[in-house]
Amino acid sequence: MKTFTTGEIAKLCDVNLRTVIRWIDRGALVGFKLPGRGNNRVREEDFIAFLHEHGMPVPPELQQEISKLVLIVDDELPIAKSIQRVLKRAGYETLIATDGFQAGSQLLIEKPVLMTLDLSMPGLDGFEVLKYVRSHDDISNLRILVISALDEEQLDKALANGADAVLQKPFKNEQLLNTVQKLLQN
Amino acid sequence: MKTFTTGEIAKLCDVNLRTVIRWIDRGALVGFKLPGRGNNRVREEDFIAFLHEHGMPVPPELQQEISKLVLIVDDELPIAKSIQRVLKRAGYETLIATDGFQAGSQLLIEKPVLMTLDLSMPGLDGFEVLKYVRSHDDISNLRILVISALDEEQLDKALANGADAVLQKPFKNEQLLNTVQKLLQN
DNA sequence: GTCAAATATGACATTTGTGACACGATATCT
DNA sequence: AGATATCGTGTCACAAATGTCATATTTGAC
Repeated sequence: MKTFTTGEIAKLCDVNLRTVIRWIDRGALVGFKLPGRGNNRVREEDFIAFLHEHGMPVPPELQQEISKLVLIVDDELPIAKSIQRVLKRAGYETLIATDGFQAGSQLLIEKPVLMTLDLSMPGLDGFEVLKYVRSHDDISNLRILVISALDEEQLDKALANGADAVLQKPFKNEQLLNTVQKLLQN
Repeated sequence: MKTFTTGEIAKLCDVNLRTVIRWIDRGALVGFKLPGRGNNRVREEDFIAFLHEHGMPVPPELQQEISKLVLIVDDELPIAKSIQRVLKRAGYETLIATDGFQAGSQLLIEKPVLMTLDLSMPGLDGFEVLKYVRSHDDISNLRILVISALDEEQLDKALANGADAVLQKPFKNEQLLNTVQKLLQN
């Protein structure tokens, strides 16, 4: 759990240390005290919340770095690997999940920015995954690229259920890369 | 009885090791010394009491699970519901996952204390789930009760792979409840 | 046993909390 | 408008707490 001292916050906010202490005493900034003389510590999340609440600029070193991690969900490992190759070559970090359990857990642990999702996996209803992701706030900003050999009707249904893009198998590497890049350029 | 070294506490409090030793010397934090050179150890309860006493945040990994949440993983909804009925009647909170994705995500979001796991689910290798849970520190204290209609050999393999208990189908409600209670009584 | 990693210790450097006071901005009153 | 209070912030000095570093010793893993 990362914490900040008053001095660090003072520097980050370009303000006097004395002032930071007053913020904490006044309750504007949430912190806690060490046992000794009562030196203050502020948890990172509380500090960031404070910055946002007051419309203050967030120092770049505190912005959580935007990962380029892509989670590839496909039960056919060869296909997953081929997707991985294309994306890796383009500079993306990648991760493969070959079953639903892996997909679900990796999604929450690794927090990828994009997931490629095979619609027809054994024991896993892709539409349920879409619904699930879209209804959970903490991951709902995940981009989802549905990849499937199913007909257009199913792909349209995927789009209607929250997929950000679809790609029909078979596809060219170039198509894949283009789609991914388009999805990630906000 | 779990104890902490000064280094561990230093990390948990985001403070210097030297400072932790001073807290102990000063008596602010209750600890005891090993015979050798007097290396310090702090009992978990003393540490938590210390944190509370000084209004310091308690790291999430130390908050004792007060929840009695049980995650029921089974693709056959009727079976899952029947398990749910038994456990609910006994006062447990319950949650059902009918596919691997749900299981994986619920596991990390809801942090149940116990999971009942059907070994033979389509598209999900139960042994992989066991391995996965046991190799991830943040959830490795999860109790896993494997429920399956497979033969004893498979059940033994499950135990060897990290299951805390197994139950062969069909089973009586009483057996289920006994096993769950035994797993959760410490 | 052997060896790497963690820990205690002292001396010293740095940071922090506190009180008192000054300064500027804003609001309030006459 | 002008005078005056009020509030937030900056400055300074000092004492106390915390951090740093090097080194010897202990733990713990293999």
